[in-house]
Amino acid sequence: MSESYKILLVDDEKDILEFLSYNLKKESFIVRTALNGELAIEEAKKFHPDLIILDVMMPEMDGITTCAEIRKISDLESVLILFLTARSEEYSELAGFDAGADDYVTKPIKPKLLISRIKALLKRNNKKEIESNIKIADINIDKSKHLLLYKNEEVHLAKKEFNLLYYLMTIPGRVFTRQEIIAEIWKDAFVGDRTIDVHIRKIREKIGSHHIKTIKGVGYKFDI
Amino acid sequence: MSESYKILLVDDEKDILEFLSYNLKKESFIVRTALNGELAIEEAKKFHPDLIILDVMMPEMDGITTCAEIRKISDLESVLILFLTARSEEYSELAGFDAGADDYVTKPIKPKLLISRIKALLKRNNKKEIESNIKIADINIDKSKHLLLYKNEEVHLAKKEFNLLYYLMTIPGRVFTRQEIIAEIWKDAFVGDRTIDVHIRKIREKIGSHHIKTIKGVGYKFDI
DNA sequence: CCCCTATGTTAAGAAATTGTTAAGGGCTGA
DNA sequence: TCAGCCCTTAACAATTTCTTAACATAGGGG
Repeated sequence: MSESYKILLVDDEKDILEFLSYNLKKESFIVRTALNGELAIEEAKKFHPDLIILDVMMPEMDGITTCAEIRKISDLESVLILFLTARSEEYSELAGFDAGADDYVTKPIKPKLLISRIKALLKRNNKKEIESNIKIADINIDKSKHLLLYKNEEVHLAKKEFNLLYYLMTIPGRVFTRQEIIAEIWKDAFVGDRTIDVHIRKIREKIGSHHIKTIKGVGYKFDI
Repeated sequence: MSESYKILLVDDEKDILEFLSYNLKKESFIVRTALNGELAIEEAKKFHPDLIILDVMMPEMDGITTCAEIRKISDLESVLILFLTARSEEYSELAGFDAGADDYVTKPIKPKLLISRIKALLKRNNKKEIESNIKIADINIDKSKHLLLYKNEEVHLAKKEFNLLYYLMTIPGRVFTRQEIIAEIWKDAFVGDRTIDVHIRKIREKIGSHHIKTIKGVGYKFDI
């Protein structure tokens, strides 16, 4: 693991922050800390961490709420999130996965164990990114670089357009309903479904209209 | 969305196998079991599970060795693997992640927690779709792609036509009354039942009229 | 064979859905 | 601050789909 990954630690207890921070830095991670959920969100926006470690039990905004908020932020929707919680809180874990957690470690924390879990998470995520390139016919898409090649020429797509095209291409031929598309691209934001049409229009303008087919009354699909 | 994921359970204790098997089947997973590592590998080759749950502590071949062996098999290199281990075995967990485990749950096992973890794993990994395809004679229908192949040629059906044909094909040979058809396709909308005839006409225009038979005074049926 | 009813067929207009364009607000970087 | 891009929405156009009505045809029972 030669790259230095960035980790944001969030806990309301300074002692724990220092203890974990020390142990993580020893493993050559780049660490920043936050004392509550709101500060964590602000910090995350600037810091762009690879992983956020969240204590579930915090005053004001708890870890689960914080996690859900983070998932709504467009740059942070795919950041890794790991929860810390007391052993007894089974309920929290269930809710945590729903809120979009990637892993979960119980207190009291054993540093070796935590670091093992962190490395496993980062490793798993790396693999995902490598696999997140899609190449179909004359379209070549590299998600990690946010790059689209059409007939071997670089074409610029705005973020929403890019995510939408990428989503359709994850399963070529399958029809995605507007509901599914909004759930995936806009998460739980409220947006009129005609907005999708406009984005589709713009994508077609850039890569031609033969790939993206409209199934009237159903949705859109990517076809070869 | 009736997911039927396949899970292979591996443990040397029959009690645990039965206990977990019961709980997983209740969640509508398809479960098979194996009593040791060697049997697990054999079973995995045939069964092609989506997830393997491995006990770390087993006589002869332990979970970690089994996991490493499984990862070497070409069809199984990307199967999900989850370890079960006693709380004290921190060492095992570290070695487990190295051997290619995807997650880790400590004994004693809480079924709700385990299932939550399993679902999180499958969700994270999930890109393949459960397809509801029907293939009869020269008709080939793929609902998730909203695609109809007639004699291996793509034929376009409008939404109502598609749903109607799909409905008739769910039980070939059975007669569906107009009432049933309206209830299924139009839900609670008010529509004259002559409308069905027109849609049937259009379907016959596209796939020929020999498949869809009229039972005078009763309804329509799809026949081979 | 005739009558009656159910279904086949066609075309037209209504309804629904999507395509297209442009305007305006928000955000970002020079 | 301002220019420029991104996103969303609204308005109108274009297209497809759906429904209905009207007439044609078939088929069973008397």
